[in-house]
Amino acid sequence: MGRAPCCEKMGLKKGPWTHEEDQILISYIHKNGHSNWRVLPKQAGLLRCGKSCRLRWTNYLRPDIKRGNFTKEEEETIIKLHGTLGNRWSTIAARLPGRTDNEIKNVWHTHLKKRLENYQRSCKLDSNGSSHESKATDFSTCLNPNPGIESIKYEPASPQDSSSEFSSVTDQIGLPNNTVFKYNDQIYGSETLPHIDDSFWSEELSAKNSISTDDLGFGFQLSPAKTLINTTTDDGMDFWYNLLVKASGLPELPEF
DNA sequence: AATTGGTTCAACCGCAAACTG
DNA sequence: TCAGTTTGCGGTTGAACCAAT
Repeated sequence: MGRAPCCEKMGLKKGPWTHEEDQILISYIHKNGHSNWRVLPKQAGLLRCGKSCRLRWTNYLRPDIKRGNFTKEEEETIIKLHGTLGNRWSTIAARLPGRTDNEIKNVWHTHLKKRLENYQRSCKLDSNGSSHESKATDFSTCLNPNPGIESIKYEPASPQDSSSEFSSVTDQIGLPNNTVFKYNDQIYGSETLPHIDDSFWSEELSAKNSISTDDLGFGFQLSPAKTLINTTTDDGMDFWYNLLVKASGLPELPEF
């Protein structure tokens, strides 16, 4: 079976939504919900395809959408998450209540990306006056107050890779097989990790209050340090990032 | 006032994953 | 298990807007 004909070929409308169309869609969804986007426009009396209705609702009309400019905190969160997750906009959006993936994608491409590029450029000039390539080859290196750790990269685990789903936090921290970071000029992956022993958990965590379950944000139990971390989930990756920031001095984000 | 070039962001497109019978 | 259908996602586009000339 081939691709369904596009909206125009079916005589459906495209382009910007009118206020009347918005009202029809809102009132229909309030009464009936949106269990099936394909039949929704027909039942609601809209000359739009289901896909267009879904997009309009999720990106603009949903009652829980936050309007207005992004706060500094939101921008920092985006930068931080983008550093670990890459272009996984919907995942990033899930951490920013009221913001949509589309909105975050736009703000990244129109504001944040350029700021980072400018910052990186200025770092290169600062760190090496020569015209040759400097040591600061990526943003995280540029920012890093601790030159030990240069970067952390996360690539989603393959669906088949179920063996790495959980890692034990006992005397060593596990990472997904395809996560790497550089520490003191050495590349670490899931096999070779900086050793973080129990003293970190008991002293660093509780005494210095440098990290807490609140910081981690999703209710992992850290004491005793026997909790399992699901490193294939986004929450798990959040855990990793927060943990490594606290434990090893990953880069803080710059002031803009 | 008209033109031009850059920016923003809502909306679309196409692909892939998830779902269903 | 599989084919068809629906949904979700990320990349891209283009109209609207704005500032500079």
